[in-house]
Amino acid sequence: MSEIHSVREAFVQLWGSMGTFWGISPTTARVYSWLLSRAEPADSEMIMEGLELSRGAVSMACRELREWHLIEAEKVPGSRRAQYRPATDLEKVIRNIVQIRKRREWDPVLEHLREWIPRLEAEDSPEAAIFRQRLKSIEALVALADSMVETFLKGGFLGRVGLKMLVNASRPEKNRSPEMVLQAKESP
Amino acid sequence: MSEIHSVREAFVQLWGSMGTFWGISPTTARVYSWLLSRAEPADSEMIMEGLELSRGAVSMACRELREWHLIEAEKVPGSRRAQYRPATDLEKVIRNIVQIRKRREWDPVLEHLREWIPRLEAEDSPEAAIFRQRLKSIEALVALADSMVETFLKGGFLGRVGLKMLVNASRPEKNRSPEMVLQAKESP
DNA sequence: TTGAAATTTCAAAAATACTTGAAATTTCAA
DNA sequence: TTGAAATTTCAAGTATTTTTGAAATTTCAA
Repeated sequence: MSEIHSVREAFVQLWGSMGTFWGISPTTARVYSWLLSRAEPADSEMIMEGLELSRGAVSMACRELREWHLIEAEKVPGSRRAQYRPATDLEKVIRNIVQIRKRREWDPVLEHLREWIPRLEAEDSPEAAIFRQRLKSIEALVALADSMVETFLKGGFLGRVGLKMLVNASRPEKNRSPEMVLQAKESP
Repeated sequence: MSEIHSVREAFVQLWGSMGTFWGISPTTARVYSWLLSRAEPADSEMIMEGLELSRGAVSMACRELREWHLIEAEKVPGSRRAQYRPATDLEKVIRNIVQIRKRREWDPVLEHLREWIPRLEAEDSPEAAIFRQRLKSIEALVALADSMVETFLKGGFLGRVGLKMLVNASRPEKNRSPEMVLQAKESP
């Protein structure tokens, strides 16, 4: 088997198993990585064959990927098949995922914490006092993380802080220059 | 039901449902949050009763929590029951989780990427070139994230960068001072 | 318009992850 | 040492999540 096929296979498999980390189902993650591994966009028929998935599974995966803005569906004139093109600006990809997960998972946590703390103020047992103090610690930390994520989402944290940090703090290979890092970023 | 009990119940339930986010099973997360909600450490009997779990489930959960350094088992002289005390320094807790997950989940990704890229260099099709370039983008981004996480793990990123950021960039409540945020951090 | 192609839906099946509980092992007070 | 208490283990059971596939719906070239 040619290198490209075996690397693709390994890449798809790895990405699939990391789906949990991103809060994305394995199949959905595999579809995205498979698209990323190809030069041209693909239609659902090709995805089905390439990954041995059912028609419905591909439809579900593509819908989820569109919701996350990780792919876009393109209409080709003269045909009625949609072509799916993966987003390749990875910083944007990460920003999309972080934004959606923050809204879905973290914003409610902060709301809960802010509701619970005053309720524990009513009770004056030592038990309640300690619990309340711990909830306050959590609230402070979550609020802090929240504002950091917000900053990241608004202003391109990776772009502004990250490169400098990378250059100054860690050089995985001796002769790697900042240019080499930039060069690796695919233009959209 | 008194406020402390209903808040505890809600807190335990919320934490349990967020276990996935941290890569921790629901029951394990519930045990930790239950311990956090109490002033005193508890033994496994008490955890069983408090959360209606089986003996085995509590044992598994406590083992996992100890591996993550989220609780420590204390031996009480004159008894042979272990008392489990939750770690309350939340920044340390987060650092533990991040460190373990990085090592388990992300370090292998970086290794794979660095193995795959040269293999695609052998092939000179346009397809392979594009795929290789995308893998390089990913590698650059993962390496960057990696070094940022490393910085966070080494030097107390939250402490050094976070507070400034919080104060300057976001004030959830008008009359909240930096002191109030600091005050909320429980001393160990 | 028409109708075949394409896509979506969703109940049921499969796969995965979690929890249990009884038995095996370990611990330590007596 | 002894043995009852405490803990751990792990195969089996339960619950949850993910995937399928056939039917319903939508789309659009002709």
